[in-house]
Amino acid sequence: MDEHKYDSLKLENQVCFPLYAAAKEIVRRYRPHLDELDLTYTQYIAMMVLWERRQVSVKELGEKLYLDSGTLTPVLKSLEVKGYLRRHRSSEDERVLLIELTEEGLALRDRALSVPPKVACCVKLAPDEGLELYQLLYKLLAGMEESV
Amino acid sequence: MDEHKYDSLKLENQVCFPLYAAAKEIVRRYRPHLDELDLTYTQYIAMMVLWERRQVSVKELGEKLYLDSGTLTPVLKSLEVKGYLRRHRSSEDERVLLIELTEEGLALRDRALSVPPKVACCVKLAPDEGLELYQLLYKLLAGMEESV
DNA sequence: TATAATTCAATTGTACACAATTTGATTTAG
DNA sequence: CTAAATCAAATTGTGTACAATTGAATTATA
Repeated sequence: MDEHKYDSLKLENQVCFPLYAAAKEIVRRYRPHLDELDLTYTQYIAMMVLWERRQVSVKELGEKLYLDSGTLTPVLKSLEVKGYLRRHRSSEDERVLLIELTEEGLALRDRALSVPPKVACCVKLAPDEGLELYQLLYKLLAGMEESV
Repeated sequence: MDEHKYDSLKLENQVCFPLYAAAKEIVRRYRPHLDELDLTYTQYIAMMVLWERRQVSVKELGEKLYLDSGTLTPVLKSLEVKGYLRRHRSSEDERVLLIELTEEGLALRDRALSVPPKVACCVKLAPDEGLELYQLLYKLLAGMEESV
């Protein structure tokens, strides 16, 4: 009858699959470089937020990183053990846990500067392609936000 | 001195981060629909390969899905328990584990037909943007392949 | 042809990722 | 002013992901 009936279920016709695969592969490229800083990728992006904000609540951090407390709690505890941040309840609202960058955490920023160029060189896209990809990904994210 | 020194460490200047976030968010959009089929996303993409191939080795499956045996072994055992596939050693080479689609696994394909349209409608990209994203992602993947 | 090197899948250990639930604090309603 | 609702983080349980190791099978090589 119709040999195209199942085309929508072919791996090669999915947008989600290359997204899923590319995300995993690029995170894997980070790993050896982050290992030198004793950071995982999740810890690294959490530190990125702190390097820009100095202090954030778990809730704000979760919104920025698209992660919930179930993921963040152990990640942040681990970063606290390494000495890169402090966790303390807000005095204004005891429900809120504030995450604060330490001096060691700030110092780590300089060492982390070597990471982006090392990963960038295995991303074999032209500058305009990289920008286009960046914009499409944020458009995709924004489009999913609105549909709750 | 130079307030742009750390720009490369800003979350908003990463390509990897929206990739990582968008992949997680879109997989999350699959979840409620896949729940109805009692499949996880990883199980779903494994089934996709079987629906096209009927039989594959764990190695071939891993190459297609960018997953290793440490991930696939439990996923495939779970799909075997559900009755969607059979696992047996190749008689030609006992090291190779062949994965074979069952009748139940094939029947699942019809029920899975409802999934792609449900996810597609939360991807708010124009057709040409979706295609552009698709092509850029595969280009990114191909570029990472060659640098081992 | 005996053994060394390689290959494939499974296992182990660590670290997410997230839904669902719990705990404790705060806000809102009646 | 208290009971109910809401909120934030932690906890629990399940399922990936992946590096490293193991063990069995195959291939290459001296």
